Amino acid sequence: MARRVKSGLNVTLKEVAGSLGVSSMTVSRAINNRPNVNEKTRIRVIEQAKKMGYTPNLVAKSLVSSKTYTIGVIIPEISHAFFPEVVRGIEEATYDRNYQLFLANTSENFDREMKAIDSFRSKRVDGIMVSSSQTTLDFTYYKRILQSGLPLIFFDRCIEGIGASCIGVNDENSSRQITEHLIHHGYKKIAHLCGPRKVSVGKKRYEGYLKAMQDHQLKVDETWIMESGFKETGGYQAMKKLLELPREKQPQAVVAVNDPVAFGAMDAIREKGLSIPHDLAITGFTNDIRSALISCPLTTIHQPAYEIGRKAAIKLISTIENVREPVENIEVLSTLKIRSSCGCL
Amino acid sequence: MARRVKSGLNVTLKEVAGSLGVSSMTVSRAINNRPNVNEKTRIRVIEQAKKMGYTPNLVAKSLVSSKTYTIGVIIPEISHAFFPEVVRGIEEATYDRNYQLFLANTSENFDREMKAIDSFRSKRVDGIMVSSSQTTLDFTYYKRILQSGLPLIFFDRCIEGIGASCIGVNDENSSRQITEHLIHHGYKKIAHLCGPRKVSVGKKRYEGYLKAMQDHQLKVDETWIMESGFKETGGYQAMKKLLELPREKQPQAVVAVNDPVAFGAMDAIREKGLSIPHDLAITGFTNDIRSALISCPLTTIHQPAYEIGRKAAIKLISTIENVREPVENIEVLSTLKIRSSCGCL
DNA sequence: AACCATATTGTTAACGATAACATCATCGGA
DNA sequence: TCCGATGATGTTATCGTTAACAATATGGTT
Repeated sequence: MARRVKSGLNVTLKEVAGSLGVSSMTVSRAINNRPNVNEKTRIRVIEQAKKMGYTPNLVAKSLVSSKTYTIGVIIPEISHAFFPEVVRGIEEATYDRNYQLFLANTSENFDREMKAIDSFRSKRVDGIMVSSSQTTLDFTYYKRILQSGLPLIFFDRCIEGIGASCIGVNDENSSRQITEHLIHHGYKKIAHLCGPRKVSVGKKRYEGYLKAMQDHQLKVDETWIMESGFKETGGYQAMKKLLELPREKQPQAVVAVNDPVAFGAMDAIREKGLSIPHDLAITGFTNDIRSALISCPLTTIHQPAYEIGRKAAIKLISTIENVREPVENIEVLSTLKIRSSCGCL
Repeated sequence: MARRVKSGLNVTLKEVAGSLGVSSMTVSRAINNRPNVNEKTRIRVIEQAKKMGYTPNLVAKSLVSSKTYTIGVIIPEISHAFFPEVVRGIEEATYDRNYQLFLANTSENFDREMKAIDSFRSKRVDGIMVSSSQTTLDFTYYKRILQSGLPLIFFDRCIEGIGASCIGVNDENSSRQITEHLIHHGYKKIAHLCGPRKVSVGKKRYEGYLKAMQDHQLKVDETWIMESGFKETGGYQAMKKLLELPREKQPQAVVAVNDPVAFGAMDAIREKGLSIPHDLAITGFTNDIRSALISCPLTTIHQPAYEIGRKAAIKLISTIENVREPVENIEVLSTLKIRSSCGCL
C-alpha cells in the first residue's frame, strides 16, 4: 500500500515540532526570534525547519492577528500608460514595507469595481487604494466602505468630501495653467473637449478652463464645451462636431481633457485638411508617452505618476498602522510640458 | 464605562447566529445555499446577515480548505508597455474564474523575484505565473518550487526543461522571419544586437538570426554579434561600437533584440550622421507603442500580449484545478509589422 | 535544605469557518 | 402504536498559528 500522504504539501509547525520531540510553541518561538528559547534549541529548530522546507502559513497567522499585510489596488484602465507607472510607485512603497498588492483592473466599469472591492474585503485586505471609474453621484457604496472602518484612499480619480484621503495633481489649477498658456499665445476663441463632469477630474479640468477664460475676460460660447469622454474615439467625434460650427464660431484653439482625446481630435482636424497648430492649436493633459513622438508633438500637463503611486501607498499604510493618521488631500505638482501643438516652437 | 467593542470590525457567522438564536452551522448552511435548511430560516438568516453587514471571512475559509483563490504574478518591468497588456489579459481570465491576483514587479532583479515568490507561498497562493528576470543558469530555485508542488507557469521569459509550462511567441522563428525580411531586401552584411544569451529570449532570437543567415549562405562576422542587454542605453552603446568597425566590416542592416534596444541604436546611428534606412536598416522586436510614431517608424515583431496573459492565466488555473493537466509549451502567433526602418515604404 | 528568581518548555484556548457526525421532531405506513 | 425515513438543527473537532497561562528545571542565596 502506498504510504498515506498529507493532502496539503506544506510542512507545518507541528510537523517540525514532532520530528524534534518538542512542542509547536517552542518551534514558533524559535522561528520568530522570540526570547525565552534556549540558543541551542533555536539553532536545532531553525536547521530542521529549513531541512524540511517549512514555510510559515500566513493564512493561519492572519486569522489570529486579523492582519494580512495585503492591500487592494483598483485601477480603471491598465492600458493607459499613466496607471502602470502609478502601480510601479505603489509597488515600490509596499515592497519596502512588506505588504503585498492585489491588483484589479475595472475597465472603467463601476460594477466590476464594487465586485473587486467586495472580494478584497472578503480576503481581509488591510486597506484599499482606488482610482474610481465612478460616473454617478451615488457615493453610498464608498460611504459604507468607510463606515465599516476599512482604510481607503483615492488617487488620481478622487471622490471628495466623504472622509477619505485623496492624492493627485491639482486638476483645476493645471487646467487653468494650460488654458492660460493658450491665451498668452493670443488665442481668444478657445474650446474645451471635456470629460464627464460627474467624474472629479472631468469637472475640475472644466472649471480650470472656465476660470482662465473668465480671468482674462474672454467670452465662453457654450457650443465650445463639448463632452468627449476620456478616449480617443470620443475626442475624434467631439472635434468633428466642433468643426461643423459656422465659420465665425470656429474656435482658434482647443483644450482637451487628456492626451488620448487630443489625439482623436487631431485626427479629426487633419481630416478636415487643417494644420496644427497653424489653423488650430490644441493641448492635452497627462503626458502620454506618445505625445512627444507624434508628428506635431503635443503640449500637455505632466503628472508625476510614480510619485502619486508611491505617496498614495505610503499614506494608506500610515492610515492602516496608525489610527490617528489624518484624512487629507495631498497634492503633487504637475508640470507644463510645452511642445509644438500649442503654437510654440 | 464604554461598551466593550470587538477589535475586529467585521461581523462573524457566530454573531449573526447569536442574534437569531440559532447555531453558526445553520447560518453557514443558509448563506452558502446548502440543502437541509428550512426555507423560512434561510430567508431570516440572509436578511439578518445583510442587515448586520456580514462579509464571509475568506481567510478562515482558506485555512480549512487550503485554497485561496489567489494567484501570484511576477513581471520584470511594468514600465515596459508589453507587460501591462499581459496583465490585462491575466486579469480578464482570473476575473471570470473568481481568482484574485497578486502583482509583483521585480525591476529585473532576481533577488526581488525570489522574495516575492516566497511571500506568495507564505500567503498560500494557489499558483504563480512568472516572467523571469533570471540571468544565470542556476535554476535550482525554480526546481525547488516545482518540487514543492506549487503550480507554476512561465510566460514570455521562459525557463524550459524543468517541468513547467511556458507560454509565448516562438522567438526563434520570429527572429528568423524578421532577419529573412532584411535578407530579401538584398542586405548581406547583417549585424545582431543581442540580449543576454543566458535569458531564453536572448538566446532564441540570436539563434533565429543565425539560422536565417545560414539558410541563405550569408557569412556571419563574429564582430557583428554585439551584446546589448534589453534596454535603450545598452542598444546605444552597442551600436556605437558597431559603428567603429573598419569600413569594409560595417554592416548594412541590424537586427535588434527588441524595440528599446533599436531605439537606442537609432540614436547612435543618427549621431554618426547616417540616415535610416538609407545608410543602415534596422529592425526591432515587441512592437512598443512608440515604434509606429517615431520619425522613421520601426519594422518589428508584434507579440499578442493580451492573449499571452489570458492564455497563461487559463493554463495556470487549469493546472491548479486539474492535477492531470499536462505540462506543455504553448505558442501564440507573432506577426511581422512592416514599417520603414527596414527599407520598405 | 529551603526558597525564590529566572530560564525554558509545555498546555489550552482562540481566531472564523466548515465537515462529519449526533440529535431531535415530524410524518406516513404497517 | 410503534418504526424508520426524512428534514432541520446542533455539537465537536479541525485547519496552522499564537497569546496567555502553567509547569518544570536550573542556579544562586541564605
